[in-house]
Amino acid sequence: MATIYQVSELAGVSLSTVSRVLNENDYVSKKTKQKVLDAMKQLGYQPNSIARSLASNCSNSVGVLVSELDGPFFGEMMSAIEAQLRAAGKHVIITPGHSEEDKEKNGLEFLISRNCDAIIAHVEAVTDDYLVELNKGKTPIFLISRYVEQMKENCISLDNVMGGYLATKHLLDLGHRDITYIAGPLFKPDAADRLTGHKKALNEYNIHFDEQSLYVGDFKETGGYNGLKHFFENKKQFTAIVCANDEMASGVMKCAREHNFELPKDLAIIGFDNVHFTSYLYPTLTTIDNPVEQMGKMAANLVLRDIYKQNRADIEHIFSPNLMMRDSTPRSN
Amino acid sequence: MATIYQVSELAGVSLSTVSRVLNENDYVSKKTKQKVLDAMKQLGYQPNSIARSLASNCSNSVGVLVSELDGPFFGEMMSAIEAQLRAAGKHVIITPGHSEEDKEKNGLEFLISRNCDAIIAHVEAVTDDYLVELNKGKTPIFLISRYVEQMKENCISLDNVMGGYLATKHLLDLGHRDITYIAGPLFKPDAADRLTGHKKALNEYNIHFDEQSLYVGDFKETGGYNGLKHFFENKKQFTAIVCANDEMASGVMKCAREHNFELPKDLAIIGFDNVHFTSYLYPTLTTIDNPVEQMGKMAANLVLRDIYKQNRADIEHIFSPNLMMRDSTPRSN
DNA sequence: TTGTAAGCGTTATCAA
DNA sequence: TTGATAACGCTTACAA
Repeated sequence: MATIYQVSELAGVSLSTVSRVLNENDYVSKKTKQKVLDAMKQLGYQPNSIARSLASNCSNSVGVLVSELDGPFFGEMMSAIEAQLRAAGKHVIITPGHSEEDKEKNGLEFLISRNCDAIIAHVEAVTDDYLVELNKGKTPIFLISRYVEQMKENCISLDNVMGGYLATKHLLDLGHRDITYIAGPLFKPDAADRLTGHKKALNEYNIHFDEQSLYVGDFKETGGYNGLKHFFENKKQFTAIVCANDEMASGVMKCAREHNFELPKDLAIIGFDNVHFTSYLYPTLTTIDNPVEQMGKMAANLVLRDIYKQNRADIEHIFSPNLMMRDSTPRSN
Repeated sequence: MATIYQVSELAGVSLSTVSRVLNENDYVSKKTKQKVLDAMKQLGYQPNSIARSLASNCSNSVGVLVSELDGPFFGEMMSAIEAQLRAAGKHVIITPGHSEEDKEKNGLEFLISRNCDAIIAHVEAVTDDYLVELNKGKTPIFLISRYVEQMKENCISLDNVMGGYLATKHLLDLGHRDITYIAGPLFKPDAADRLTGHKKALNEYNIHFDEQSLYVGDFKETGGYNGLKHFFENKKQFTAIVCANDEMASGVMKCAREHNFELPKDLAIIGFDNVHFTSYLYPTLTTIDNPVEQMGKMAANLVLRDIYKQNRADIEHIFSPNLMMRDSTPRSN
């Protein structure tokens, strides 16, 4: 690999001059610049970003921590963040946190030690205090899909309470009164908030929230599958079910079908997130649209503005979910 | 951020000694080691991996290039690679190639300039020659789900021809004779090979391959949706359809349903890849199992063996696909 | 077992 | 507009 030094020799200029053309510094004559460019081309020179990063203390890369590398939700999130950042010439270093405190801390530390200029994190297990503290360090932390009061300027979040509310209200408006709920792991803020919204809607309709109607799942298909099975085993009577995310809703569909339910007729099902595949399920899934892509883009813009000093109009910190009405939620009969 | 220098001062030892304990070099007395460890703790020292990487020319990180950051197939691939590598204390830098030549090259160059010790790439648009050439450079390239003869020792691939063959043969065995095919973009080796397998199966049954029965999709849901629509518009008669991946199969399902098909009765559908969601579709999708997770793990092991000199038993270079029989492919009537 | 000092490939500060 | 030269934080011969 050619270095800046060899380029400078071939071009007959000094190291600094080569560095200048590399950094598009204007104080280089056209002639010299061309000489350097030619030398670079001839040697197939590729700047070593590690060295640049060490010397400049700026890596042009932002760390991204997501819970999982697979799964439709995080896929859309990563993809949106990456696209926006790449368009601005920044790179992304992605690492998974697996929703476990140790692993999240680990991932965050990795990104910091990698000299990321900033971090966009979707963390679920780590405490607010830890984040506030970490954010005081050399690497600014931005949170996506999480709200922490003391660093709210660095947060892009979704009104999950509202989302949970909308989902349940939709079912109530359709005439359903016996509604079960499959939550995500309640230590996760998203999951807890959505459940709060659910209760709020019930409350508005003067319906008592019954612990028997709650099952805590894992945000995966199996969580939904097992949840519905659980309700069946407990001989719960209900006409509608709210799932705290779409994967669980699709697990519910599978289980319902295995119990010879005809869908959507025999059970109204609503999901949450509106991930891509929901419109390909049968019946198409009614769900709450979670604008992850917009949020990812916004988080990237926030970093671009605050860290890279680019002009970005109108940062929006809190997003609102919307009801996506499809076929899985029939009126109660 | 504390540096190794400050640690050395506080511990009253030299830089090299600190470096030694950092690298778990044995030539350090227990006592000194403890002093250093204490100092590190007190200062909250975090090694700067950029600097380490520059000095040692080893980053303990491997670059991963996948076509997309979202989508179930790549999710599973990334996740498997990352998990295996992380278990060995290595980190992963992921970047997308978007199946475009420029972007793939770009991503590859980024990973190289980032001092990755090796690269695991799922590339589709770049030529074999380019890869062979690139692999001669400082960063070894390993290919996943692609076979290049001149660097076959660095390839982990799937027998896609066999996969395509199995899919179509399954339908033929069920009595279907009018079979359409929705391919992926044919410049992608995977897509081309699967189609070859399809033709081979037809040939074995003395069925003429008809260009009218082929639609080239995009490996996304819309590709399947549009493909089926295309066949309908051309008044094609057929009882079964092969899709070159699962996303397209789910698009086909959606389109069929919109045309009032009753599934699986009115149309046999088979997919390819066996991504996670296929067993949550309705009807559950018969498909060809693509062992991406195993392949990802194997690619990681290959890197661990060749680059990090770890003992890894039995590297398997070529994987075989398997038929996953489910409910979407009824017998022809 | 420990320390000294020369890199690693850049950027950045001066001075020219 | 250009060039020396000292960082950046660490590893790694080589010496002690």
